[in-house]
Amino acid sequence: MYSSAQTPARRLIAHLDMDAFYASVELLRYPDLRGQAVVIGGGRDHAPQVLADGTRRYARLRHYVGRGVITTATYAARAFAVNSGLGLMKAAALAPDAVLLPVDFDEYRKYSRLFKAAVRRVAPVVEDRGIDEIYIDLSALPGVHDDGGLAIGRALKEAVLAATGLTCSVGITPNKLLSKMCSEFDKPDGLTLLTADEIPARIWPLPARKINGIGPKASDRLAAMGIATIGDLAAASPQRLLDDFGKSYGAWLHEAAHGRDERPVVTESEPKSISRETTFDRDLHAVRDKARLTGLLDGLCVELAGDLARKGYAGRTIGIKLRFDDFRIVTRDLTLPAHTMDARSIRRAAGECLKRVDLTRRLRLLGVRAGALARLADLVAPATVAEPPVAAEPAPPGYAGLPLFDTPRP
DNA sequence: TCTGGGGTCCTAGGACCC
DNA sequence: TCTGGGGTCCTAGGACCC
Repeated sequence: MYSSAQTPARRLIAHLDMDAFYASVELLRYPDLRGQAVVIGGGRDHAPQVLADGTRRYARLRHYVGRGVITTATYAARAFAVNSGLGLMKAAALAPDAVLLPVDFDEYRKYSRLFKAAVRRVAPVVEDRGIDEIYIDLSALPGVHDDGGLAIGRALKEAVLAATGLTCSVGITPNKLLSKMCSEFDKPDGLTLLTADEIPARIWPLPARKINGIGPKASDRLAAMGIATIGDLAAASPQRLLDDFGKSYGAWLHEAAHGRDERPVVTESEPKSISRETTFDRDLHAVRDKARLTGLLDGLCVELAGDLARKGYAGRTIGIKLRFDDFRIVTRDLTLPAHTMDARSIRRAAGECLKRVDLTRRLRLLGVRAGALARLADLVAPATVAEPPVAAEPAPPGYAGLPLFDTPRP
């Protein structure tokens, strides 16, 4: 971030978004699939089979059974209205012949590191926004203001392509909010520049939902007020927005509609929570499936402890998350006297949390979370870190049997 | 054939302290 | 004792994002 003395009068912020990232990485591995409808998602049981003659046989969407959703679809697949978030079973009805590949996060993380490193060599002030997108503050780069960022934008795209073989889409505007919208304008392989005076012509006609931060709920409420486009929102009375959406969100809606956003590009941040969750193959009941649920919870706690250890954090607030068969979500958490990264301590706390939940309904998902994180290195008394490195084993004897999922409480 | 997994931030009430 | 105000921590839920 800048000190005020260095803050350039004008900002130029880029948003860079990888095109159909997971799917594009898969196409690097399986170039024979290029141009075909391919979707990524589901479990691990549908990896391509290599036949005796060396050819590959891919799983087809029509054979999928389960509760997975599409993580990413190639542009060819999107032609069938098959998109991220869609259940794979539903997708199969739309595009039965589409190829189905399992997610491989290790591979995507590898390409994520590659493209981010390539970007940093061109422009070092980068904010991570997940595995496949970043913001970049171009303001201080030599000559960037001469052409509104066009040359740098091209250089970024070339650097990413050279480093990964993948295309991306870039928006360059005075702030993050506008850049995020603009990177979508010309996807895939796009480059869009926009200045503040173009907001009425190019931003206001868009649906309000296109603003990053206006989701399905807010968008529905706006629609009910007769506000469909960003222009409608910009024209809405600020007082009305304050009345309907509260001080903070209401004021933000007004600012966002006018394309105003002063948020800095933040290059460093610490995680606030680390969690693990899993959706079951079928809904489970606290009593009838007690053993299975207990085993799953044990496993999640061990995985979470492993994540904490690997990343070098300990948590002081341990929480659970349940999703019932009706999709209702319940969370409970418990703040401990000291930070922990120990699977058994996490498991014990999770067990305490579970006792406070009505477990009459069947469960669909179970999760465990560690919050109030501290870096291991920053913990004053190492003794507060319960057990040193966590056993990577599922459950030591006498541990898996902790009483859990007892009788449902009315 | 309904709807994954990993996050962030905000709100709001109650406890507790000064 | 009463009233009251501010601040922080804890907990639960919800919206939103990738």
